[in-house]
Amino acid sequence: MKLLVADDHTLFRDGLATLLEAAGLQVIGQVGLGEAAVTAALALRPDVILVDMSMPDLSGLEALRRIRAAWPEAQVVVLTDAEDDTELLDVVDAGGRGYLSKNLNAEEFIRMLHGLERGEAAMTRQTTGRLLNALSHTQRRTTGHLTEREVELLRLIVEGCSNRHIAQVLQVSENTVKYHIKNILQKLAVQNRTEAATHAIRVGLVRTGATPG
Amino acid sequence: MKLLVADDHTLFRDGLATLLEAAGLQVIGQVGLGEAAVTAALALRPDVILVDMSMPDLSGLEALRRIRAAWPEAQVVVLTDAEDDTELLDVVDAGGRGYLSKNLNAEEFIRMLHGLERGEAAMTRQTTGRLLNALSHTQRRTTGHLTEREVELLRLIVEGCSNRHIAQVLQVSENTVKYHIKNILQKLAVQNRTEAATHAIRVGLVRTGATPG
DNA sequence: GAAATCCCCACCCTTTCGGGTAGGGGAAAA
DNA sequence: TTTTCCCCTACCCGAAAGGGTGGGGATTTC
Repeated sequence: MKLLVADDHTLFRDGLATLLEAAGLQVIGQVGLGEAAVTAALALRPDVILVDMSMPDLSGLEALRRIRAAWPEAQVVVLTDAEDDTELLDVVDAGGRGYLSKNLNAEEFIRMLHGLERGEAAMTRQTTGRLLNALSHTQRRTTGHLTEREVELLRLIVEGCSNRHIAQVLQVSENTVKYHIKNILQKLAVQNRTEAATHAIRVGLVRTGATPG
Repeated sequence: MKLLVADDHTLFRDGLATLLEAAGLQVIGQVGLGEAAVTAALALRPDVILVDMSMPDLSGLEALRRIRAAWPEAQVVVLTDAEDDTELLDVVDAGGRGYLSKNLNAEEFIRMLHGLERGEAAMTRQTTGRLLNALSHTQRRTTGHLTEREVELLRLIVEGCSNRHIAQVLQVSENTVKYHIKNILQKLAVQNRTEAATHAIRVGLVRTGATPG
């Protein structure tokens, strides 16, 4: 099993590599930056890529996304200092094969990695539990599940329209507007319309519009 | 003095050209579209470029912008059917040297154009008055005038933070947050925080952050 | 010293949002 | 034919936002 290790802390990286080699796993590359991780992953095509969540240039999450964008079969496991449900969801959404705390003990860690060969997720049962939880009631942030009508509303929200104005534009009651917005906020798992708007722009749910003046 | 005339109405254009020639001004080019105006301006390098505000493909304003982007010293005068304060501000922001109504009488018009050679603005005193007015209380929409603190607030607004949360983060009272936001909305000439947020992203006032999944 | 500018805070008020509950109606899928 | 999903609506409520006035304090500039 050939591994690539990406972590900005040299000491941790070396230690991890030594540990992996001792366990009979082959570390074919080590990098300290996110960009380098992407490059190395695509060049070396390791069986498993271990990326640290926090790297100076690119988050592990972003590295994961870029690697999978160019190589969808890549098996990427994200390592994190402190587990975070939002991060976890992001990693899962991005197609990560695992999300492991750095506090994990060595044997369990190695066992997780071997499990990957059998299609298992590199994730503790505790983490999985939290994932299920998060999945169940912050149902899918990404995009998708918005209906056409909701996207239509979202565009107007991005424009900074008030509920009343939206109601006029769409020729419905203000109550209906509120109804839709409630659903939008829930689906996008955001707190308010402003967050919905910026989220929509960030993920490209709406085009940023031509207001370059 | 060499002039370029850009207007989509042939009759008006011809009439204007005749009038200018009769006054001893040299019309070295006539075009009927905004794109053509830009091209001709850059090719012919006239002393003054007269552009109609409303043209089918490109507004006179947009033509002005493109011409000055490629040739910053260009002297562009915008002709308009009905004067509009917002338009006026836009023209001034874009570096226009004048903003004239088509209702102006010929002598005054010619006098304005000659004034350009002495560095005068091609604008009636009435229009100038309205400009001062507009400048004073819709102070600069573009971006700039936000203070550091305000930009800091704006970033948090973009993140979707509530006033209370912003107050906590910045260690100030919620009243202070409102105070700043009020100023931000005024300076950006937007109606609410959501519009401020999307505007900020559009004009690059804040980085969109790394959540491009 | 006076004038600007910026940051901070308070009180008050109205409007807007967000969210909950509780429906009706239509269209498509099971 | 139920069920499901989407869209629409109403009413109510508390919280948040927006905006106005008024003021204090600090710094810089003229």
